[in-house]
Amino acid sequence: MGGVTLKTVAQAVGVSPSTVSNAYNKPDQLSAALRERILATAQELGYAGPDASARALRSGKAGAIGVLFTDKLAYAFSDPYAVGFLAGLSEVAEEFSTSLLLMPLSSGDIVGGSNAVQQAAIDAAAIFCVPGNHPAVDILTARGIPTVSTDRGDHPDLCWVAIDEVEAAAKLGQHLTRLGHRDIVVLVDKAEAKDGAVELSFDEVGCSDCEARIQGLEKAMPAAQMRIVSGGYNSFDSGLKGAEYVLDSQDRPTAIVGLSDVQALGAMEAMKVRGLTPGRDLTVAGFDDIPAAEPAGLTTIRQPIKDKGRRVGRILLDPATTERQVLMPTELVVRSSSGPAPKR
Amino acid sequence: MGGVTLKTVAQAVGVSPSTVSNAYNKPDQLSAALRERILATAQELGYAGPDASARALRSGKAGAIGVLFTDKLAYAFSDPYAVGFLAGLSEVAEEFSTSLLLMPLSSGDIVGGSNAVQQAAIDAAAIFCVPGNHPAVDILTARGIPTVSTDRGDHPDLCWVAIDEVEAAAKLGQHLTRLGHRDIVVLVDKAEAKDGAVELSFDEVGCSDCEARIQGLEKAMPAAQMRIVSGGYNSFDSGLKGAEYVLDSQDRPTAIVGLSDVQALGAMEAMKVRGLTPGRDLTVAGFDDIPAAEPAGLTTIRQPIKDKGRRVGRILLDPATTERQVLMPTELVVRSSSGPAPKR
DNA sequence: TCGTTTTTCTAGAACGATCTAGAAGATCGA
DNA sequence: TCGATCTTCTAGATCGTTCTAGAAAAACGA
Repeated sequence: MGGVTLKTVAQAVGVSPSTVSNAYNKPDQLSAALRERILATAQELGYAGPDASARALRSGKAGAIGVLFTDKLAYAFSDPYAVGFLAGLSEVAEEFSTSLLLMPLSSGDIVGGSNAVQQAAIDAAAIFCVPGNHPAVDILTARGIPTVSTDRGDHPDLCWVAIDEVEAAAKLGQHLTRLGHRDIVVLVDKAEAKDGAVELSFDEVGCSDCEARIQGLEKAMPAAQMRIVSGGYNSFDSGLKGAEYVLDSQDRPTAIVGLSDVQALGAMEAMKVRGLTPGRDLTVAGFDDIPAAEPAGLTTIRQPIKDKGRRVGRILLDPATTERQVLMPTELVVRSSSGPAPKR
Repeated sequence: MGGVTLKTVAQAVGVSPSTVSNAYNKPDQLSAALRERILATAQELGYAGPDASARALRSGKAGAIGVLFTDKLAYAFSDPYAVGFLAGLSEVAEEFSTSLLLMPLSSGDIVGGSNAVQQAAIDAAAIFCVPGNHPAVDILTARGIPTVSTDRGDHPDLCWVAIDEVEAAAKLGQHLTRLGHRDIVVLVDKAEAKDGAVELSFDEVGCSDCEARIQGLEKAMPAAQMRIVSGGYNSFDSGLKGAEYVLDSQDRPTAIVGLSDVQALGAMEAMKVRGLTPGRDLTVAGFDDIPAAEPAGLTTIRQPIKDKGRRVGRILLDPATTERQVLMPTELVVRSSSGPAPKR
């Protein structure tokens, strides 16, 4: 019962393997009666339908699209923003009954067989918050797999669904400038910071999105002094740790900007513990406008993340979609966590 | 440049295909110098490494585990509980640099080639909140794919990581009984309820988990009158809709139990809109203890969801793990949303 | 009735790798 | 120096399908 294949079934029924294959894939290529008989015999023999790998090999269609989902898969799930993207993407995938293959960016050997991106049987791939110069992306392009990224690439052939990061950050920067802030700290995510937090130079940031946002802030706050701090991978905890470091240091800024809402919420928590009120004692702002931002009163830049996922899915799966590069709108959402900078 | 295969590279270097294969998969089977030369030529020719499908077919290893993730993928991502499971699972998957294949349960034709579960190239599968009698599960077992479910199956051979649903629900039931509640409504998720809400009989519930929980409640509240209401697929909105239906009906219960926290939170929202205070005017309770439950003051049954995901991952991927059936602990967490039943 | 189209089915070659068994050459101990 | 062992590489079968072309039979039109 282990080795029941198309051939076995074909022999049992007394037809050719091609016909059995057609019974599954092209019902109109054979008489209904025969198809019925084949399916019945298959069931009897315990044949579970054409083998997935063999089919994928021969037909060239895997029936799945890959997702490169942030540095660390496990962390990605802790950010509702990332999950929102996946929700939108899965909506379209579901529509086309296509599976979603989440691939870990194993830092393991790139060339060896153990690499998940290498092993992945996929027809196309979505790249979420992974820089275009990441080795995993290289593998995908080398394999000739079509990709759609959430980062704008410079190359005109690249497909992406993104926001204007610089412009978005500038909106927030203008808001902060208007409130009189001239001394701010930007919370970024970074793999290295293990415990405690690290202060980074702009060149150490690494992630192009983050860089663009910082540039946008700088553009809109030319007179401000800006420090960059990281508490680790993007998460509530890293935001908390980064903010702790900042709040307990000698010179506190007047505003903390988390480059994601989860980090900003972590920063708010750090303030709460220290008896500080966001928007009065210190301004906090984030990016994304995740559901938890509203009840927390977090000022943030809203971006339509679920739609982003949907659009990426459409480009990847819907033949009717012809657009290759989509810019999504952003919006500054002002809530209670931002207020005027205290006079010195 | 389209058709560069192992063979092409082999010919270019002047070695056999087997050797090129070994260069990628078994580096110790050939001299370092030759391997270097092969890899270099491969790069030159634009060969991106062994084809995933072909490798999967021949070796019998797909390098991915499937995930059957709730009825509707897109809805699953809106429930932090489900996402928490995925986070735990992905943690282990990452460790073994194995991909996660999320398969939509297309209601489409089961036997045809368009079925995602049929097409899936996977070595094993996790089944999250999908009943054991679902056709998709049948396909997996027919294909001979090892599975681990989050539902306890009756059969002794089945693998699962679950909680004692009956006992868990009974804990909540006891709490409600002690508070004097004798008239409750249970909010369940159900595909059918499109708009508005539906009242169901026990037999119409369909999901074994839900059934077990209702039984647990009934066991601990023998004197209570219990109605079952659904507002659609599991979500905040369906909880909201279900609660609206209940609150606007003639005979309000004294307590509403959501079989998930998201539904319970939806119910709290419905109360808020109507100026009702949870725990005073009406008791609300949930299941899961998602992060949002605490700030909302929701009484609930906590279960270690991330750990559940990790355990499932271990059973699927870690050869060192021998356990097949794991029962996880649950805990009643009492918060402000539950209070004594008002005297009549 | 006879050629033409349509339906239904088949033979045999791919698809692109990995596996098994074994050959050729290098290394080694005595 | 010779058999034994190790290293390095290869030939050829095989994984389980689907594809391309085309044959045989049935249906059709005039």
